[in-house]
Amino acid sequence: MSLQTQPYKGTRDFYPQDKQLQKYMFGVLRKVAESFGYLEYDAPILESLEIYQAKTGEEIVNQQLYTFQDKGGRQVAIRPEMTPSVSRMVAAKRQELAYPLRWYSLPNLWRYERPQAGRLREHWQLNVDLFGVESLAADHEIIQIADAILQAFGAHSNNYVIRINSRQLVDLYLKDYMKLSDQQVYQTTKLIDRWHKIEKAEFHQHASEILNDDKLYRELIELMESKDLGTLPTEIRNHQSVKDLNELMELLASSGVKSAVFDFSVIRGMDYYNGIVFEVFDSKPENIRSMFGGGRYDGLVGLFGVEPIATVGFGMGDVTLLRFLEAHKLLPKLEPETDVVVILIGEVYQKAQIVVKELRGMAVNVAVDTSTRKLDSQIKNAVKSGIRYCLFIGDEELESQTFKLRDLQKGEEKSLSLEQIASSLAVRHIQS
RNA sequence: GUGCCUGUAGCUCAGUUGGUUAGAGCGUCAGUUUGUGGUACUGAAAGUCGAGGGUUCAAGUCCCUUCAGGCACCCCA
Repeated sequence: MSLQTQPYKGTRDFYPQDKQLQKYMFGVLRKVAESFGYLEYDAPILESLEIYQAKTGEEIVNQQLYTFQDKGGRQVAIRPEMTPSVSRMVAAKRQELAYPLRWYSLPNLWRYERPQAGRLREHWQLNVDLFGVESLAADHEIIQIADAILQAFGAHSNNYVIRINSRQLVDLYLKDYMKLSDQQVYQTTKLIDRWHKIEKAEFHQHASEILNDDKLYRELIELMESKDLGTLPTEIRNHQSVKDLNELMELLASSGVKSAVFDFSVIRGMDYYNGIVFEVFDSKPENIRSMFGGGRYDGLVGLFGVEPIATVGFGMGDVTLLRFLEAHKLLPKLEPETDVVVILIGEVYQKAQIVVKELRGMAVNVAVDTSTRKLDSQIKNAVKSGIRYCLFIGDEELESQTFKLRDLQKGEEKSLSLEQIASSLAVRHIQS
């Protein structure tokens, strides 16, 4: 039996082309995060199992977490998300860090489940978190960053929708206003979460069964359809969470975030969210699933035995982002990092080294074709690899110190000195 | 974890109601007199038909099991 060449289930190999694309994407993410003053951090891919048990539901820990016991008998988990790790790091230095604390990271994360469109077992996720700001300025800034990222990739505001809700409002509405039982709250929450995934008739049917009250049922439907805070019942319209949402929407509008809407269907699964929550959706109807999201989770740092810290953040996965960029044709054509392939003519391998080394010294990325195959084969190979230029080096060139630089895209060939070659290729680096 | 669909050359796929030695296009490699590519022509390599078992004189084709992939559910970090 021979070994499989496939990568492990639900994972991807990054061939140079894929890796280059990832580098491009991460580059944009880093640039935007840093433009808001965020600093990059990282943490180990392994964490003790208990930091996930402390904060999440049973199912996630039992079924969707990679866990094992190490040789010292410790229960270990491969991180499924970054939030507990960063909370741990902040808690560890709670007293000495300067707030507001703006941090981001690009961790690879693992979850054990059956892969499907846009969801794999390993993915990479931009995490952006703002610690120590209780006011709405934090929620506003985080959503601004999410918006700025999509804009930085060239997306238009109508390519995506940022749906915003408040956990406090959901609680208020279901418990205080509707006066539902715990069981009803749970069922209704799950149903609301599925609003965009199921047919209206199905939603209506389930809602009327759970609520068993015609007035409440119709009000809920109206609230979800309206996407307007003004449709909230007058009894709760002056509650703080509603004021917050109104103010947030106004802040976003005045800072040029055009894609944001209030949407009562946004819940998010994790229990640790305690304030504003948001999710970003592709406006293309064939990509119905949430792309990414986040919100406020003020209680998480406090789980590590220190005074809690107000926190707002979000996570954006590379798989869903890539799907979005592909669907909207927002991926640029990337040229190989290698600038030029040297094609040797005759027995000049050794003599050419001086020239090649000099070019590299002038910041040109040079690969030498060592195959000694016929010239046309070498040229074909260079074309296939996507490299823009090839440089011919033979006895004549070494004698005259002028070399033929061939532009493989245009088919033009020029005889140039090394300095001329280096400066014409340096232009490419500046442009890119 | 549950359900549906799919596995034939590196890739995309043909392959009749089971019937000789499993095909095509693209790609790869080589050549068309070795200092110049994308075209053309010639030739070559390349498949345990996902794997294992069964039915049959005979299985790529039918049955069972299993593995892998895709999609949906569950869940969503």
